[in-house]
Amino acid sequence: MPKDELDEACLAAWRNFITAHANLVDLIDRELTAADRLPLNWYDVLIELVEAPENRLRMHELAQKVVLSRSGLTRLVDKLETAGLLRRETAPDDRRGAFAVLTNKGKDAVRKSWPVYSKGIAKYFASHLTEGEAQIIRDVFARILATTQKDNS
Amino acid sequence: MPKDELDEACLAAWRNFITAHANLVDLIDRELTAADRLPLNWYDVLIELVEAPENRLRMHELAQKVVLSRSGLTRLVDKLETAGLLRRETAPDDRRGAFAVLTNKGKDAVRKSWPVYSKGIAKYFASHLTEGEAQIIRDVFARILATTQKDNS
DNA sequence: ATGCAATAGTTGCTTATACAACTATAGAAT
DNA sequence: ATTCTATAGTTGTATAAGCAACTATTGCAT
Repeated sequence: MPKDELDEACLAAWRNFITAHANLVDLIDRELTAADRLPLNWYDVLIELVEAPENRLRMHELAQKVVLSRSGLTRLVDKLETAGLLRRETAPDDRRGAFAVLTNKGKDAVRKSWPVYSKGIAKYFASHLTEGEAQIIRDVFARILATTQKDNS
Repeated sequence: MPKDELDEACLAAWRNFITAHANLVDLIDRELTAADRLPLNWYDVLIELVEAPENRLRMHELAQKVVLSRSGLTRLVDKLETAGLLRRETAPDDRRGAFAVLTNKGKDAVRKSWPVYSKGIAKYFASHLTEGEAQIIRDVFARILATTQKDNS
């Protein structure tokens, strides 16, 4: 049963969360661009492939993971494929389907982008957190994700 | 001196934060649209005016508050003005400048949207927080904002 | 006073992303 | 087996937002 009244702390938490997010993403994406590295949304796609078994995911799984519409992902994957960072492979067991598969070039681009990215996260985000606060934020947003994630059962 | 290494908790916190944000905004914006209320970005602009002295802000202040480029804000304010939710007024003491001023219709639209919006925040966000966690999130993101906000001194 | 650099806001253009419609395939119901 | 519905991915089209360039004004420096 969701409570329906918001107290001061929750509302302020929400508003700071939203605004901080916008600032953080903007700032870090600029640093990546300035350093001639992958834009944040490209990185997000590729890191999912890095972590996926065999470095491959079906298009719809990938779309869900990076919170993009199917059409949005199609276009983004088009660009990544043109850039040689991944390739599409048809699914052997489902002739509708396609896999996005990480290439070595893609792996390399992720590796090169990570130092810039991690520095940004550290400087603008992590440096403001104690160990305990980091755990709380991790856990809170994990709970939220469990609720808001499109069901995958 | 920002530390440069990210521990597991910080990185997981970051990633959950980013993904949860995308899901939350998407979900709540849909509920607002479904209920025939203000889209989230319209609401964000208007709520700043609600809270501003005399319900008015200069365009560049407003742009900064809602984390939008100046041109982005110009376009958004165009739409809000066309919809009658705010009006532009020229600044008497700076002939380059313009104020965005909330109208009664705008005030009303905010009032009507708030129940839907707050219900969304409560259901998808606040219900997952204890009182203490809400305070921590509020404070952490306030610290981050203080760093990342474009300087306004 | 004059000129120069900075600021405010808008506009042209490009890019990112969503929705709806479409094709192809899969899987379930009979 | 046939048909019906759901799913996978792509494409046409519309909207949102950023950057760079532009105009108008301000205010500082000399």
